[in-house]
Amino acid sequence: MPKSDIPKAYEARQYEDQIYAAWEKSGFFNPDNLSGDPYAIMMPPPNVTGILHLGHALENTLMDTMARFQRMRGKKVLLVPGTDHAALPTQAKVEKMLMEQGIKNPRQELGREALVEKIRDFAEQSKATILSQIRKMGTSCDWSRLAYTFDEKRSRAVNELFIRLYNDGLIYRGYRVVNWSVKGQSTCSDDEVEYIERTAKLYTFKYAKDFPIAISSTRPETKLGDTAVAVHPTDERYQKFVGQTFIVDVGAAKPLEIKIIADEHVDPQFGTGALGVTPAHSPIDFALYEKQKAKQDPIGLIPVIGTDGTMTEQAGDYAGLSVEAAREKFVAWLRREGLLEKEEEVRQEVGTSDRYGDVLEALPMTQWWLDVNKEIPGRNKSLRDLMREAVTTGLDGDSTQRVTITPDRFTKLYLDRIENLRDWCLSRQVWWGHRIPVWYCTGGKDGICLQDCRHPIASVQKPVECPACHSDKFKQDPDTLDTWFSSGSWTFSTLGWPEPTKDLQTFHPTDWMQMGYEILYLWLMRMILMSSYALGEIPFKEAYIHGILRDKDGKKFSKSSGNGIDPIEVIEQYGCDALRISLLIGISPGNDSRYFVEKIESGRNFTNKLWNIARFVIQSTDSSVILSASEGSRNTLADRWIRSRFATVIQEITDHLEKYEFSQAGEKLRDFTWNEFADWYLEISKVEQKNGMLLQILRELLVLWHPFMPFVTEVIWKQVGEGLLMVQPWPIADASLRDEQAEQDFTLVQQAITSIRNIRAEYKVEPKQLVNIQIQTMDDRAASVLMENVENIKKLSRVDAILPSTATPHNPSAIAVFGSITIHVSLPVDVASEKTRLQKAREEKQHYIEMTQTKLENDEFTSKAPARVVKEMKEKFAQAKNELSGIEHQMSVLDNHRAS
RNA sequence: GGGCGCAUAGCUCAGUUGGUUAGAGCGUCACAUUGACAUUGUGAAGGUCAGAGGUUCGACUCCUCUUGCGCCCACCA
Repeated sequence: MPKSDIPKAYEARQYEDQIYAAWEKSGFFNPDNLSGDPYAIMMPPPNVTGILHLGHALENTLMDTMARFQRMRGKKVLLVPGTDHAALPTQAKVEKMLMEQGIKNPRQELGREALVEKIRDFAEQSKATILSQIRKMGTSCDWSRLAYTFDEKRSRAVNELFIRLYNDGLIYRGYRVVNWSVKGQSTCSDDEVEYIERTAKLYTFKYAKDFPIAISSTRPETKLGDTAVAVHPTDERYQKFVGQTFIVDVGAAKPLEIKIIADEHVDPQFGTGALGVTPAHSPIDFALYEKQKAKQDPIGLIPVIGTDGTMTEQAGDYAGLSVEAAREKFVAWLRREGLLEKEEEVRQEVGTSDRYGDVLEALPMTQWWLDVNKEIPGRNKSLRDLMREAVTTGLDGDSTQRVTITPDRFTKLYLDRIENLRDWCLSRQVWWGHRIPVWYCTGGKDGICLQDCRHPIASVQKPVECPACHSDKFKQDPDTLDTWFSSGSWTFSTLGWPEPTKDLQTFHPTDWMQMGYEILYLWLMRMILMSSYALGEIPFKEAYIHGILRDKDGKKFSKSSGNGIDPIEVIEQYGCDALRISLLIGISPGNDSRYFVEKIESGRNFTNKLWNIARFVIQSTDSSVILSASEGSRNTLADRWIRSRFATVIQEITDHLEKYEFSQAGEKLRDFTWNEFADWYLEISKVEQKNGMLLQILRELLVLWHPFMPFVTEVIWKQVGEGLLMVQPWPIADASLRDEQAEQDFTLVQQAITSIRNIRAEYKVEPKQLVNIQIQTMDDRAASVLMENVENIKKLSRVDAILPSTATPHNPSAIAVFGSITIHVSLPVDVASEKTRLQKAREEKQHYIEMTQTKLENDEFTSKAPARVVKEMKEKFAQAKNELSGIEHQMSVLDNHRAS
């Protein structure tokens, strides 16, 4: 593009797709084409339940920024893209859609195969959308390694992992109370329960007139399945009943046998101090049931609610009723019988299904579980132990196998959770997902093994024969796996595990993982668990936890609030770079951030600023000079200053990025680019006629900006560099360019210019009108610095002439005082208002001087504070005194003038 | 019931081991529009750092308490 043809405004839309295509074509997204130390980031696979939202845009930006930074630093960077089949969530989503289309019960009406087919179609469609969105976001990921949690390779890993865990005895089938979604007809794990607060009625009643103890419940209908009443062992009111069994008839199929038991966990202060125990429909009560069993003092277990949410046959008079109807009927009966003692409103937390939304029922069922407490054969520790070690000592005490979590407070949350970790319910009754690789022998009558072996065989393929009865008839477990089971293996399944691949050897443990805190328990813990178990390695060295992106009012983005924003639309309108920079600036690790258009506009404006900086540099630079740029023809103060500042900035940006301080890195870089390079150095270059230096800084600036704003920088690079910017080396801060003196001197020049502009503005001097100034100072160095920069000062503050400092101004002038310097601006000043202005300035100075003086006179301060601090304070004190005397001197001049 | 986070300019947020006359972006006000950029430039106004104590020579920063908002966890049925 000829220089003169560079458009005035950067139109992102015109370049982004072609730039992305060029990157892809270059092959540099694939680490096989790079050299250096390996650096791997596995992109959290988005669920194929829909399209990406702004939160994903934030994640992509974080990862891509880090990937590009590391690639430019010479790392062999692997960024793996992928998607998650999201078993239950996706099925829930598709079922909902089908129901909206009029298919009342998709599972019944379509059957397993056809429904799975529908879900697959939907999943493929959203997968395609998601992948194109990831491209639009500029993500420099390796498409040749694209993965899907439900593809062949990942299925292989899932099965292998399951079978290993099963054969190690860590996965087992167990009967216990689970969370059951009636709507979803499936279990879910404790981590997928969402608690909501609501009001409920708490009923206090007795089972029968002659029953000695009253109990309370918000779910009286479940009491049809009660088998015990628990009281505190020391509760004098009830001690005498402990051990007795009462027979009561509450309308259940059979009269209930209620045993009075003692348990420490019962709170004597709450309600009546007695707890009606319903082992089948409360996890707590089920625990009591197990405990009693262990104590050889068993109590019964009567399921009165079925999987369809209605009362079972065991509920007798209530069989077939919904729980709500049963409750009503039961309460009416209590009332009629005069058994109801109290009825009160209470606030309570109920668990709901995070995907189906219905209130979960507690039902006793046989499900597959992962045992986190059992010792792993041959390893002398449990999965829980591994999970703990991974974030504390490192696995087996190996500190190189330790996960660092940023910010650190999440480490504590993680550890607290580990201490309370319970077995993980793995099986789901939905059809979309990895089928549990377990087979049951059906050789005998009624599909039961002839020998009644009850030992299912874990295998991907149908087993050849049953070891017990030698039958070859099997059926596979109908259930599927919790979707997090496959996501848990993501960091190594993506690298080819269980094959001993080169990728696995090269890139695992991966280097960096980012995720929102909302999936800390669901995902981070499972990845650590799986990886530690399967590979004996942590999944990643560093985990960066980010907050949730909210809307401008701080509300979560959600479909129900209707506040969703399509990142692709934002990109179309403002450009990907604008979106990226606005998402990064203003965030801090672990904390939520807000999104609003003004931020995007500000990002877009900056993109355009960078574009115009480049436009100016390109237009004002002879391209032939580019290559010999480094030899400075002249080395003015401005040159030394900008190089010194730039050396500092390069170091700061690098440090910030290494510490994942994206926001601070971006802000500092923007400040330098805009407020120092553009506002000062570029302006001075118009006076001093720069060329090489401008280009040199611009080129390095583009490198620094590239991880944040990959597109615009790459477009500009075409004009000023060779090859692709994305693989240019990251600049190394040259400490020898640091020049404290130049920075101090340049500050004087800036102050001179700024204070003249300030006076011009206050006195409303027309911008076109030039003024004369006079500079007075006793400091020879300052004087010579300013004189060296006379032309810059004249041009940037629109000064016509600088008068000799010895001359006495004939007329009162407006003055600016800084350090040892007083600048007089010749203006027809109004003596009174100038005096007011000076008085205000004087007061401020006096106040500061007083404050400083107090400190300096305090022996404790001078003796205890570090010498550096004291020295700085003294310098500032001296300077303030200087400035004050300048102001006072001028005030007296004004007084004299008025007098004369 | 336990735990965590947040509270700094009108708005959104920085502030890195305690030492600045507390910063930025947006917004506001004034002025500027033929040469990089109005998606701009120049200048200005705007904060007793939620409140109260404490530690310290020195606190936005550390400790305690209080208030308000948000989040997570928990077997008060």
